[in-house]
Amino acid sequence: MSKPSESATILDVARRAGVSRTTVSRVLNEPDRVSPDTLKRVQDAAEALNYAPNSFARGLRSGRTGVIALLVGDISQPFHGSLAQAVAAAAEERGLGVMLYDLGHSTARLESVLRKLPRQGVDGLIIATADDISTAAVADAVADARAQGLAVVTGVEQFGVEGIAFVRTEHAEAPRLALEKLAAAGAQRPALLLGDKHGPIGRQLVLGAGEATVIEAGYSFSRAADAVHALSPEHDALVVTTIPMALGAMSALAAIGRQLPIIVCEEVPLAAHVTPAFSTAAVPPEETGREMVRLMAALLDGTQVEPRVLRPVYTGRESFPS
Amino acid sequence: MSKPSESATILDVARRAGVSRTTVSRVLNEPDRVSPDTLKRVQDAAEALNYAPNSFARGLRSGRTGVIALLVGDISQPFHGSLAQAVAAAAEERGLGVMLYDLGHSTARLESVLRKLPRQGVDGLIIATADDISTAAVADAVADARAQGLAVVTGVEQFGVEGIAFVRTEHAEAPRLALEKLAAAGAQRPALLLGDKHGPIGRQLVLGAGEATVIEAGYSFSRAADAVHALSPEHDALVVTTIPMALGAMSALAAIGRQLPIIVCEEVPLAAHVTPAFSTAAVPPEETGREMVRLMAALLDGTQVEPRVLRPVYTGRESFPS
DNA sequence: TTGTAAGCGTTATCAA
DNA sequence: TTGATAACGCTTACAA
Repeated sequence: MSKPSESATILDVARRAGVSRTTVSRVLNEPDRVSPDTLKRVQDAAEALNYAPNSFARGLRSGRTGVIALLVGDISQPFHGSLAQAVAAAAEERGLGVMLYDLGHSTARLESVLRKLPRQGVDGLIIATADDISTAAVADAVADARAQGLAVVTGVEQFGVEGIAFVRTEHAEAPRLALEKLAAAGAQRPALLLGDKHGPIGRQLVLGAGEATVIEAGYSFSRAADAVHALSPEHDALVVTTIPMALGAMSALAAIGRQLPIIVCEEVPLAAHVTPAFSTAAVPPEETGREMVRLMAALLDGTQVEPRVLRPVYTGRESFPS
Repeated sequence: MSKPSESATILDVARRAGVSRTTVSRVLNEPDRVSPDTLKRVQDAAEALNYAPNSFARGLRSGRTGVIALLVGDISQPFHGSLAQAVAAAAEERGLGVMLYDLGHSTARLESVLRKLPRQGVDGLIIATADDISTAAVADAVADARAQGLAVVTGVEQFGVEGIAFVRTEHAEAPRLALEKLAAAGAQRPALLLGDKHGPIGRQLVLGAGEATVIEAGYSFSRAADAVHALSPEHDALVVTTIPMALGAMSALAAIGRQLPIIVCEEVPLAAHVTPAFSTAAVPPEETGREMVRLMAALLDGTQVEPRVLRPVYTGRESFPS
């Protein structure tokens, strides 16, 4: 409709409403401190001019940008996509923008991103990769980012660094839940197929393994497929960490004409879409994403948040119809 | 290592190098116009102070941010994830940051994002959804964004709006290629399962349908599954637009104990990971993403680019072993 | 080749 | 409850 080719500034609004810039600024930032009368006049003027504050000027003055960085292991993978979606949605609810950084699972790249982030104009960063990233170089880069005033949130407890928030998830509960279901259905020798045993998540998953055989397979489709080829024949059920790994396992099993009950520790739309659909024992990415943003928001405005613990839930589907 | 808790400003550098701010600024922006001697002195000072220009101040002054917005239909879907990955990588190569906006396939949301984007501090935006978005309201919002100086790139020709760049893809070639392969292998009655017939891409796909029966199914897993249930029994092969749709089709077929050769018009890692792996006839998302950024970069620095046309390629896998 | 000085649009401090 | 005014850190005429 109306289209001012050049965008209106706070001064334009002030003039139109017959007040000072200060008042306009107040209407935007602390509406309570302004009389209802002027409030309305200013709001009308702003609306009429289609005014929106210039984010640079605001950032320059306040040191805050309303933008956070999301560092993700590999956005082409279903889980990370769902997570990014959740983060973006939750961030938007709080008026935060999200800058996307894909790490391609590389620690070196993570470090270089961390190094330049403080100058990119973001208020904070979310490190959403599950990879084991606790190298000295990365820890140092994170500490630096913190020192430069950036808020840091991770998806899992990662560094010894003070002052970074992380999502608390009962990861061990996922395999435990899955194995329980399998046992109840009569499985005798379940195997737990892990990406890694020693990463921040892997360590926790091992705790939920119980009697099950633990196999470390790497996080990729093909590594998981290889691991399944080497699986001894007496195993009669599988719990697998990620969807790509589970697909690799399925594919390897199909190749040798075998079929096993499978439960996956990752809940994404895709899980329900493959054939057979995967049963899952997992925390939905929406929850994790939402929690990350909640922690970030708290860090940003110095609020206290009570710790919240995320628990995996079981969803039964065809791959293991319990 | 070194960590100045507060970051150094241009003035700090100037003082340390014994020059004026102007000179420091010049060293950064037009190094040629400064004597080799001062150049070095300033650079040393900048290095010593670990100086990096404040992006707000710079943006406020110059109006440019080095950040582009990526608007994507649904980042939780494999194709969009791969595309985002490609865009992020290509953007980074050119020193551009990427802000992520997930549209959830909603036109209303697209419009609201477009409306506020001009004030979010981005230089341009890439609209990467394949949905039909040519409503009057959206077109108006896009025109507005253009008028406010934003560069606009779309994944497919979308609006009548002047001055927006778009990726040229021979979409019709994908079904054509697929149907050709199927015919060569003896398929008599192939069906082409489309998300929509009248959207910007759907229209093109129809052109490549040839003799095949065209079925409009909607873009989701379940809609595609429904469509397949209604498929008449004489059809003996399927060409499907997207992976989620193909999974829906597979699932519906499996449910009635049928199996058909399938070729999908979307090439993502997942295609190779499902069982049976999908043969595809498609332009890899990396190419599309790269091209989008190429167009964006050209728009941003006013360069001319020769139009480049993307062509689908065929990749044979288990779902149709040709 | 270098420096002076005037903004860019906003918010924060003070005073009215 | 409001307003004048001074920053924030940088770029860019215009001068020297």
